[in-house]
Amino acid sequence: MAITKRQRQVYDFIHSFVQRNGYSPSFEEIGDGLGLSSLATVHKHVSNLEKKGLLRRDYNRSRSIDVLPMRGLLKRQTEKAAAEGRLPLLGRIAAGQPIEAVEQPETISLGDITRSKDVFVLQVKGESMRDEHIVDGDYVLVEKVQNAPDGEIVVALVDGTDATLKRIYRDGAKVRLQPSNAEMAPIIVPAKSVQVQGRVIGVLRKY
Amino acid sequence: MAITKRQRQVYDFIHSFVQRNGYSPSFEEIGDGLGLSSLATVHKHVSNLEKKGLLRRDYNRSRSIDVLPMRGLLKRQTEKAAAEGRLPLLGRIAAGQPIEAVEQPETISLGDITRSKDVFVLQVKGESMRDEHIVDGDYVLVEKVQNAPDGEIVVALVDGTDATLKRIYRDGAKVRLQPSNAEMAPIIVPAKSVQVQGRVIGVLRKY
DNA sequence: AAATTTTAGCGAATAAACAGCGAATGTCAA
DNA sequence: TTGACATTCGCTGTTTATTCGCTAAAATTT
Repeated sequence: MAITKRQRQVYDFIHSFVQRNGYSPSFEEIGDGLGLSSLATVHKHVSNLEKKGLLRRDYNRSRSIDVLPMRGLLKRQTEKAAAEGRLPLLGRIAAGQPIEAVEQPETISLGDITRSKDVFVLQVKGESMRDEHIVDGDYVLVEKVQNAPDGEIVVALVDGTDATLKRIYRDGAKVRLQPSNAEMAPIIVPAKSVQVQGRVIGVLRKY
Repeated sequence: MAITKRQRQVYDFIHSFVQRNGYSPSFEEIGDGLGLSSLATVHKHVSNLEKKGLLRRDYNRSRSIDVLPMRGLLKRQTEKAAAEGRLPLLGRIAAGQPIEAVEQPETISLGDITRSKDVFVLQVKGESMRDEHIVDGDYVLVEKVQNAPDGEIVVALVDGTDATLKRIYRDGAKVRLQPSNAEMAPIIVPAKSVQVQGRVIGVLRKY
């Protein structure tokens, strides 16, 4: 009763679709998401997953898929951790120890970064923070604040229109927005035309 | 007992109407809110939602809809967000829009990266992946796998003792572990003394 | 190694459920 | 008794699911 690679992909897609949208995908949407052109294929996958007890749905009813949790199919570590977005932190790499050896794993989650702060996420476009190792496609976690100390990486709105990610430095009535990219020039504008939207407190990258 | 797209919209509309006004909408108001000109349509939607246990109302009574919480079903992303470490994804930076403006934010969480995979986290020590923008102190999310395709970033155990983070390339009986740092030399060892612990699927950084 | 089963995939035809309309009819409370 | 609402009927599209027949690859069994 194991699950195949492809079946897992289907399961994952449906799961994340429901997360995002709050309703289940149509077979066509599943097909699109997985690069399948035939609904028959999707149908078969869904049926198989149903047979394995990972999904439930009503016959002939659109968007009626319920995603059931993977009982037993997952390894222990992720089971309870994944339920709340926590991941086991197994130690430092290059520490010269086999990974398994770590005793009592700590865990880590986004909550550790956000705490009780008011946080939102933006996806980064462009290379203006390259030297900070924040690159195109990364997600930055931003704490909503109106002011930030000199030198912080902030999301700044210039003239109410352009949101940019820069280090901020104040200099009298002027503000310097400094890209962390040696090839790019700083933006220097009057303090009153800059509005700080938040400060960067974390970075998340998916491969 | 899943819900369709349109039903979700109806449910959401009623929910937010009650939030705003403190009393439930008439069928006509629901219709207006959703661009429906026929009350019959509204009636059908409300009946269906009632059947699914998401609403309750008294027969033939005006404005008598009660919105029931979605037990077991999906809450709206934004509500659910806070509860479990999901963060609102407000868009791409440098997109030229004030941040507040976004209507229906998507959300993001570690779960989006991990899905149903078996994942652990390691903290990175050293600068061997600097050119990949993975630096000292970063946390890497690692999917536990035994093999990874050429060119992937993996956690590799050499001779059962040293865990390192490198790109992997196979070359016959040899394996080349390539640091992403121009100043560092690759490690070339016999394939049998290398054990892949996992592949990197994400990066997390705290400031 | 060969045979078999399971998985994965395609396109097309068919059928069911979903979503919608307008109009006539009924009910409730003030 | 009069507004304001709710109910129900018949009818029309659109969306979505089901199924059939067919390949091909991968995994399992003999």
